[in-house]
Amino acid sequence: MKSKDQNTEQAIMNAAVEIFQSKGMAGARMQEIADKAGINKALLHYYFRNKQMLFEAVFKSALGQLAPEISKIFNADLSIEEKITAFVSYYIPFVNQNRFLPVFVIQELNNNPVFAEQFFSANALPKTEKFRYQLIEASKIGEIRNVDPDQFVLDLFAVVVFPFVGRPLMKNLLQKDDQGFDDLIQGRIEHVTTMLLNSIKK
Amino acid sequence: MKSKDQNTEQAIMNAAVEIFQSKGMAGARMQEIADKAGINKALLHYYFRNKQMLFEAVFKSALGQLAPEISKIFNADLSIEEKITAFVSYYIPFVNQNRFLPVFVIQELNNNPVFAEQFFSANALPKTEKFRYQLIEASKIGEIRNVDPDQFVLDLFAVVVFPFVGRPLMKNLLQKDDQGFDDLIQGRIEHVTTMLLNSIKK
DNA sequence: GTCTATAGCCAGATAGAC
DNA sequence: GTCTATCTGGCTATAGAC
Repeated sequence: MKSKDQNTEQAIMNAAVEIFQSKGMAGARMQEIADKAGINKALLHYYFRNKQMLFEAVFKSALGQLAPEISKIFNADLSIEEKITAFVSYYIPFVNQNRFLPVFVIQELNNNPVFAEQFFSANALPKTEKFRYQLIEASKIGEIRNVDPDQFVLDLFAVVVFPFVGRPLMKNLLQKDDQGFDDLIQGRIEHVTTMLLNSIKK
Repeated sequence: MKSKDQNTEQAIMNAAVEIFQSKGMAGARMQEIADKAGINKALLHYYFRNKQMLFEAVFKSALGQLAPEISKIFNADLSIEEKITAFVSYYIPFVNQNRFLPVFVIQELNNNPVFAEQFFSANALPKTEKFRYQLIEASKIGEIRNVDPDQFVLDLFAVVVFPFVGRPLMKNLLQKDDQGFDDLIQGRIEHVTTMLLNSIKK
């Protein structure tokens, strides 16, 4: 009774994720996605109508993977230190397993400002106010250094995400080979946790 | 006696920078560049032969703007603290004036790994060893906390560059409008300097 | 649901006049 | 050096058979 084959649809999505995430919307080719999925172009259009819709499905699924855990961590009933630790230890390995994901998201948001605007008015990102509120309260009572919570959240995402986004550049700047850079990533959870906690410690 | 008109060449470069940096190599259109430069497609090819070569000229000029000052700062005869301060105060305003530059560089390096490889074997990035060596020495004599210099350089670039690269995402996550995010950028030099110095202070 | 074949368009590149 | 006109290939998308 089903009008779409679940396996085919899944194969298409997997292929599309791979191609779109490594080449971007503009650089991706429907033919290449079809090849990777083991089908032909016509079937691709049968399932997703056109390139834009396939792209949006991939993009939405990409952000859908990133968002829920952010939300869970920042809104949990945890201390500041616990949240920082949880965020860093969860996200660094996750992004390490999905290396193209953050570049893809960032690239498309920057290249298609109109799409970005529409997307965010339809799909809200997780809220981080609770965590930022905790930071304000803690600095009020002198538990941590006086710090702008918005700046600190920026720092948090920066030190976690940037090494993956800027990998080709930083690999070269630090004169590492792939193995050497992977080693650096391995040590990053501990380094980043320590450095973030130190930066707000009194 | 000249075979190329300097003004035309400059007009093309300016237009190409703008289009390539905002849409990327794959998304850019030669027609759009020609229009913006006030000429036609044929002349574009007369000056730069093909799209790839025009792109490479733009890319090289982009990295050429970023590299020299990094080199100057990190190899200067300055203390660790002075280098951090100089780097942050120079680069945040610079990138703020050239917002598309880092996304463009990062995006193209990630989307074209082969090109990236070739590019870096022909054009070396600035060296940061002197700075990293200073960090090692300073932690040996107990002047600063024990810190992996590679990790610290990663942090340095992360906190400086990421807010521009991840702007559309972070703007949304922090629930800012454009003005609010610009204000955050304004306060960033001071915040980042303090936070980096704190993170290595004993 | 899946395929082959092809329409139709658009973009990069060139020919050739001025 | 700059233009108009055009070729050529490639890519999205659809028509239509099975």
